[in-house]
Amino acid sequence: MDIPAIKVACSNCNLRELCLPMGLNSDEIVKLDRLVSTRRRIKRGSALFSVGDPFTSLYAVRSGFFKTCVTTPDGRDQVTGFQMTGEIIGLDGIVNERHACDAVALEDAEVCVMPFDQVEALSREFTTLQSHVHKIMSREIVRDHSVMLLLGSMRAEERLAAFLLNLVQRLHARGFSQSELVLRMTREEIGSYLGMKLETVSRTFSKFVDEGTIEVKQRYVRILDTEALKRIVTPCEGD
Amino acid sequence: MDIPAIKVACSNCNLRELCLPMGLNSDEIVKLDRLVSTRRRIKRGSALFSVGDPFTSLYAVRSGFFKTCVTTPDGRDQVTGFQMTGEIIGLDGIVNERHACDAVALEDAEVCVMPFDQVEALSREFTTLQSHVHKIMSREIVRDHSVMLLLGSMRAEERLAAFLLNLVQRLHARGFSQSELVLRMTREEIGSYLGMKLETVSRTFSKFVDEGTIEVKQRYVRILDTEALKRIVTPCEGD
DNA sequence: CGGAACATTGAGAGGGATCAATGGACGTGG
DNA sequence: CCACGTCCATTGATCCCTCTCAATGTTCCG
Repeated sequence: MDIPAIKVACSNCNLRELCLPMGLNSDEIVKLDRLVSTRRRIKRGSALFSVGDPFTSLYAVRSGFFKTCVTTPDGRDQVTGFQMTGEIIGLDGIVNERHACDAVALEDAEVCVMPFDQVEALSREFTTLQSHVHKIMSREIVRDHSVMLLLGSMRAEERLAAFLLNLVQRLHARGFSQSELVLRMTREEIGSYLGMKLETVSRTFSKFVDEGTIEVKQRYVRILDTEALKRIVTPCEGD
Repeated sequence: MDIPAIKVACSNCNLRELCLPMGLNSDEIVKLDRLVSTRRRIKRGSALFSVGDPFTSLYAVRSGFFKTCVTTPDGRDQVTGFQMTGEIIGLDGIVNERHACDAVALEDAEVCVMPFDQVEALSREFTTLQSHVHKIMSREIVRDHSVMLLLGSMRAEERLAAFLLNLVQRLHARGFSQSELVLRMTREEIGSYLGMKLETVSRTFSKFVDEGTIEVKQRYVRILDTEALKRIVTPCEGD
C-alpha cells in the first residue's frame, strides 16, 4: 500500500473532548490509541449494523449523523435515538452478543471502530477508562428514561419543543449555533422518535411558526424564542 | 452486638442464578462475597434512593418489589420500570454520581448493597464479573428501547398485553405461575409506566375480561388465554 | 364503623390519527 | 436547461382513541 498511513488515533483527533477520551489525560489517551485502530465509512441510508448482527465493536461517530431503531414483528418501527459526532453507538449489542437495533446513517458518515474485547481489556488495565465506559452506559440509560418520560407524559407540542431544545443543545456543545440547525432526519423519523405521526410533526412545526417561536424552511430551523420553547416543555415552572 | 451474624453472601444465596452472580463459577462467587457485605430493608412506600441522592452503590433486590420513576419540573412523573427479585437497581446514578430517579418499594423489601467502587475494583480483577456488569447495563438499555417502542407505537390494549406478558414471564423465571399473578402496583402506577391514565388501564383490563382473555379481581390477575394476549401485542404475525 | 385509598364505570370532549390532495425540492436523464 | 419522477412536507377534513370529569363501588385498616 502506498497510501500514506493517516494516523487513526484519539491523541490527534479533534473530537477528543466530546468522545470516548473525554477527560482522560494525554498519557491515557495514548493508550486509547491502541484500541481505535480502524475507521469505517457509511453511506447515507445504509446501516452500520442491523438487528441480529453479531456484536463485536462499539462505534464512535466521527462525522455524520445516525439514527438507531427497533422494529416490531409486524413492521412498525421506533427510532430510539439520533447520534451525532462524538457519541457512542452499539451498547445494545453487549447483552446478547448480537445487535438489538439497526443503526442507519442519515448522511455520509464515518465511525471509529472500537473492538469491545479490547475496550474491556483496556478498561481492566486502567481505571479512568473503566469509569468512563460505565458512565457512557449509564448516561444512555438516563437518556432513555427521559425519552420514556417524554413519550409517556408529554403532548405533541411539548415533545417537539423538548426535541428541538435537546438537538440545539447538543449541536451547541459541538460548536454550532444555539439558534439555528439543519435537521438531518425526515418528519417521519422525528415522528417515530417522538411517538407521533409525521403529519402531526409538520402541523406542530407550523404551529410554532405561527406563534413566532421558530422559523422553518424544510430541514432548516431557526429558533427565534428559546424561552418560549422552554415554557412549552415545562408549562408551569414553579407549580 | 449479640445478634448472630447471618452470613450475607452470594455464595449461599438462593437467588444467585437470577442475580449478579448468574453464570459465575463457585470460585468467582466467593470473591463476590467480599463485595456484598450489607443488606438494607425498605418499608413499603419508602424510597431506596431519590433523585439527587449521592450515588454510592448498586442494589440487588433480594425480596420485595420496586418501581423507579423520574419526575418533570411541573410534577408529572413517569414510572421507568418495575424491579423484582434478583434485578439490579441504581445504574442511573453512575453518570453524575447522583441518582437520576426515585426507587420506591411497592412492598416491604430487602436489597443487597453493592458499593460501586468495589464493583469496579473487583471487575478489573476478574473478567467474568466485568463482562457481567456490562451485560446488565446493556440489558437495561435494550429493555428501555423496547419500552420506547411500546410507548411510541402501541395502543392501550397492546401496551397492557405486553406488560402482562412481560410480568408473568419474569415471574415464571422466578418459579411462579405462568398464568397467575398478583400486581404489586396500582392502576395509576401501571398507567404511568405504560403512558396511559389509570381509567384507561382499568377499562382495558375490563375489556380483556369481557373477551375472556383474563380474570381480574383487584390486584389478582389470571391469564386464561396467553395466545390471545400475544396476538394483541403482535396483531398480524407474518405481515 | 367510618374513612382513606384504590378501582370501576359512564358521559362527553379533545388531541392526534387517518385519509387524501397539493406543493415544493432534488436528482436524473433527455 | 428543462421535463419528469421521486421523495418529502404541508394542509384540510373527518374520525376515533384516550383523556377528563364525575359518580359509585370495593377493600383495607385504624
